Amino acid sequence: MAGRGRPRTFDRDTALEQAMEVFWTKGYESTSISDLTTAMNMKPPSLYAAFGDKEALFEEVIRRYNSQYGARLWGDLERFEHPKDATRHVLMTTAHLYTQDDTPHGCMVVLAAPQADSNHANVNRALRDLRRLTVGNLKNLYARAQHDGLIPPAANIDNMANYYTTVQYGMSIQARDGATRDELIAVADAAMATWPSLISTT
Amino acid sequence: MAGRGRPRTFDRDTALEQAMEVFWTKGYESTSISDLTTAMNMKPPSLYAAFGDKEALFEEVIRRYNSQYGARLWGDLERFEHPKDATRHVLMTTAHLYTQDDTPHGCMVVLAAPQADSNHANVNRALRDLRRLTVGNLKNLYARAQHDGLIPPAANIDNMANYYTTVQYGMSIQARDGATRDELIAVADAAMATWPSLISTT
DNA sequence: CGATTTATTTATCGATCACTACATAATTCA
DNA sequence: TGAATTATGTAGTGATCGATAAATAAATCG
Repeated sequence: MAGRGRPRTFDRDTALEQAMEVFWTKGYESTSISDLTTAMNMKPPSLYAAFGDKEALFEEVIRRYNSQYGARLWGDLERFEHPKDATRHVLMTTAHLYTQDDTPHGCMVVLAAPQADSNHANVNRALRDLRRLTVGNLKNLYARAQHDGLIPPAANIDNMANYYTTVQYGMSIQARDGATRDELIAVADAAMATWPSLISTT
Repeated sequence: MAGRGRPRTFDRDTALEQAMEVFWTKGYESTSISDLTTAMNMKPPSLYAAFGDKEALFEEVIRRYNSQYGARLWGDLERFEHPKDATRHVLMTTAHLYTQDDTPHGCMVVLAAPQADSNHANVNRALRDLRRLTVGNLKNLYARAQHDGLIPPAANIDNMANYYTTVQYGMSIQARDGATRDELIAVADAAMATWPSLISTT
């Protein structure tokens, strides 16, 4: 299992975790290779040998981010019988995750590079595609529920998914601006109060 | 009125408008002086003489942005008798403004530099303070309405303001990701449907 | 007119950017 | 052990960053 040449002096997962924290706090563009090598405790050649260039490292970071935090949000929604409970779980978990003390506040996918066009279009596009997955998750959830009769046929499930996604996106900005966990929970509660009117004809 | 020396060859307001479009599209950091001088059709020394450095130019741009677009949102809310109508006006105007074809989509104050900490902390802070003004506007609106008896004393107006602000923030991300005007209007409608439950005890 | 003032153009500045050539160190394989 | 392989540290690369010095151009003032 151990390779042939000189072994690494750092743990790859730990280094990725350290890189994630920097990207999450400063965003993609404001994070320099120097910031990264400092946080990851290695010199540039080691970083490039292990992760490719800055963009490849970032892509690996967001893959890791998604499997770590996305899973907390979307991983076990099928255990909820009703889509309303699943949606509440998503929003409440969001309020919790976005205000954790041991990570930067807000969602990295929303905050790291929201520019329409920058000098790093690949990164902007990758993050946008990840965000669209979020809406897709909700639409799938609601489509299944509608098929199962838990949401009336007349309900506009696209609007529902767009609405809850919008609230979740907004919570990222709020969290970054210093909103407390309780404040985000209150926002989530308010959003959930809309449910009855959403599932009636729109 | 005309000064003493050689007159400017550009219109200051036009140049600011051109700078705004670049900052709005690419964000603060990704916008280079070179991007700006190209868009503003001038050489660096002219830019620096007329506007100071990049940060001062950006600050002037967001002041202009705020007086142009902020006014459309918050300028004449007193013409609405009921705070619910004022809130609907804000969200509907937001849906309209964020999807205009002759400007970048979404709000520059939300999208230009949402990093928690970057190499331009002044800019991050200035934008965050502007965003907090938004919540403040809503809180003032609701406080007056509560005093006038249009919102029950038991209602939690801080939660209300946080909630509608969150929806508006989220609409910026949605607009940037390609949401249509109709989709944002549907989101605004959904958010307004929450009103009755918000003004009952929370 | 000449003196003064301000703006524009040209041609940069030092700093930092992402990234790498090169020599050396540490491991495995034969 | 020596050859091969991989990682690390030193010391840079050219490009671009934000910002500017110096010369020139265009206006007003006396």
